[in-house]
Amino acid sequence: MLDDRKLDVLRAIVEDYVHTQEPVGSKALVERHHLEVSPATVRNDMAALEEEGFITQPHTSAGRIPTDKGYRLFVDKLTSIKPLSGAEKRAIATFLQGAVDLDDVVHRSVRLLAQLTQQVAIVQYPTLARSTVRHVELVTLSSSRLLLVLITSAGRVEQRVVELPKPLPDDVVADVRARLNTSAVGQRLSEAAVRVTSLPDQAHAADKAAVTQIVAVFAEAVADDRTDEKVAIGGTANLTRFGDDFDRSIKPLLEALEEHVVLLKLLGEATSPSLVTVRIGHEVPYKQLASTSVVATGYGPEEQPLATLGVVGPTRMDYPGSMAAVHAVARYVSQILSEA
Amino acid sequence: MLDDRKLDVLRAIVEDYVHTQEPVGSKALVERHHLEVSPATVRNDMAALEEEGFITQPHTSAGRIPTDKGYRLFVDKLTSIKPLSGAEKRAIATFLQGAVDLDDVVHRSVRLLAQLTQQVAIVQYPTLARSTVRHVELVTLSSSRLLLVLITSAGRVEQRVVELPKPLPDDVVADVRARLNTSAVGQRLSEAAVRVTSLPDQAHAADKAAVTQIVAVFAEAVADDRTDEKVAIGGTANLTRFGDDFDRSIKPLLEALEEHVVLLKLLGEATSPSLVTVRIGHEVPYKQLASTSVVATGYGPEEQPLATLGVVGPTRMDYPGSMAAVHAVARYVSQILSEA
DNA sequence: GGCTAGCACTCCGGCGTACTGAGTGCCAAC
DNA sequence: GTTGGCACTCAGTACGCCGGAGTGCTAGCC
Repeated sequence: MLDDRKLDVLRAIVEDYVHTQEPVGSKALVERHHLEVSPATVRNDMAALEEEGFITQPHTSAGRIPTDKGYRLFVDKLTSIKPLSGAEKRAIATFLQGAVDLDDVVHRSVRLLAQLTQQVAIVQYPTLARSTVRHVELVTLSSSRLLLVLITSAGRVEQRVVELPKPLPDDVVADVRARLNTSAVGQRLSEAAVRVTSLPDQAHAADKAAVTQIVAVFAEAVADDRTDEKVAIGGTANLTRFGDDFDRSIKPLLEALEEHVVLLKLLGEATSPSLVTVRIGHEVPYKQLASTSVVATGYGPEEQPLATLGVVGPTRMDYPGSMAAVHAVARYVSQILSEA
Repeated sequence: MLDDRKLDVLRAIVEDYVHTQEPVGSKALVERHHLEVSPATVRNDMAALEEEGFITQPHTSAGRIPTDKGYRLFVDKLTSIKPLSGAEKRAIATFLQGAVDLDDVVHRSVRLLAQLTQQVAIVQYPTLARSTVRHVELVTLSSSRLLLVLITSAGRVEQRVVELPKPLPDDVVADVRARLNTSAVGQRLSEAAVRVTSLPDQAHAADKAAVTQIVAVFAEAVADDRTDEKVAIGGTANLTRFGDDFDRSIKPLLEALEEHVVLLKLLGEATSPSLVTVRIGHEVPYKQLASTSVVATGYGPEEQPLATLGVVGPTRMDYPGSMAAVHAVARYVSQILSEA
């Protein structure tokens, strides 16, 4: 049904269309790719491919363009992640090397990804749920207010103000700090939240209310869903390259970029960094984004990825290139975070 | 030369044009605004206004649109910051109330501003240069690596990894931490950097190199220019409302939004929160943004603003409304930060 | 049976022409 | 200084007319 040549034709159509952004005809096809057959033959193959729903024509007497189904086949069967050049790899490494803290890593990654793919890049901050506690700090702001600072293994810093029911002497604060760290450091955040619940009981009766309050704020900071919605975006200027069709492709995407929740849904569950997920057109969970594709993967430890990063662009995108870039950046980011 | 009626005409033209986004003609003008004269008279006035360079016609036999100079006169003389409604004020207050930390305050502000003005909003993070040190923390990562955490008065948290030349015992770390805080807390960051330089001399000879390293990292964190370039952006989706003329108005702005340095230059020096700065078209320091205006102001203490926030949009924007929103948000943010 | 050559057909897109209507500038009158 | 009248200008739109790219189909060829 779909012999090798037909698949070759499909591959050629996808590649040409991605390159020129214009419907591709049978004649141009045999010229650009050295298919050893005549245009007429290609036309027959095209008819078959169209019959199967892999390509379509915008109007009679125009060339063909791939459908979502066509891209899907292309991505699954007709191409592989093309390895980056040595120069590109080095560029990634040096670009990410100088990062000074987590924020810096994330921002550099998003910039890098946008630049490599010439598309819109999204990087989710490491989720708290999968991080462990590195350190907890209590800073006295005033006699009845403390600042609770939580530093996670991935380098994220969360801070919350604690309003104390009554002032706590400095040595008690120091004691609570020590106990907090003993119970929480090295633990998963969710686990840590459970462990610290016993702290109020260990405190002197007079301080119990205050310690309870501290523990409550700690638990709240850890559980706060909003903090898991943190993402960085870059390369929005690349939207301009999407060219025509402002209302259908650019506008909805620009709106989606404002809604971080939507973005996280686009990126999807964090997969293992070695697996790159591709969602094409209608496979994306928002109908306004039906002409948009997402290439994403997880980063962090192989078995336990911390979060997701990826790019979004028009369905007509360079999948092999994007997949390679996403894959490579995820690998380097994982490495850097594991060192830190 | 420019009598009151001519100014009225100019004001009417600006208001109509901002509203309809279309060149406004003499007839429509007398109808919409109840000018008590005939279209012919208005035409004469228009001719005079055009002579003076306040308005122009896109082509012969079209209505008039304001020039940058026209908007300038409008902003300076023909309008005042229109007070927000009570409902709007309350909305701002409640919207910003729930903020949990500085990041949250900034992100909420930028969203709020974008929503109020229906434009692109920019909020600069409090500059380090004008903040004071609230707390310095040293966290042991491994025997030869420390994490230095700096918390400023405005609630910003900066962290840096310190690679020690040789391991430091815990009690020495605690001692250095205490000394760091004693010297630095409450000081301007620049002043603090100077003060801590004497710390290595106070240390035991054996630890001197390590302490020197810590102090160096501290100084670097404080002086790092990049950290002053931090901004949050919101409402990019509102760009779609700029309508036509994608290449001239949207594209360059989208590119500018990628470059935080450019944005900071757009926002300009932080002014007192009670002064709202307006830059119109060519007054903006980038020629690609010649059809863009910026409305900005400082926030933080009146005499010593911490940073800048504002909106950017097409020269054809609702200046009174934008100015009011920027002003109000700056006031509330200042208030919230002073409480924290 | 698959491939190719030829050919008639379709239809987008660019181009020139004509028309419409909003808006102007100017002049003469009030 | 203001107004009514009028001729003029010109963007925008609609219409018709090609040219060209691309197709589908059929008949012939290997």
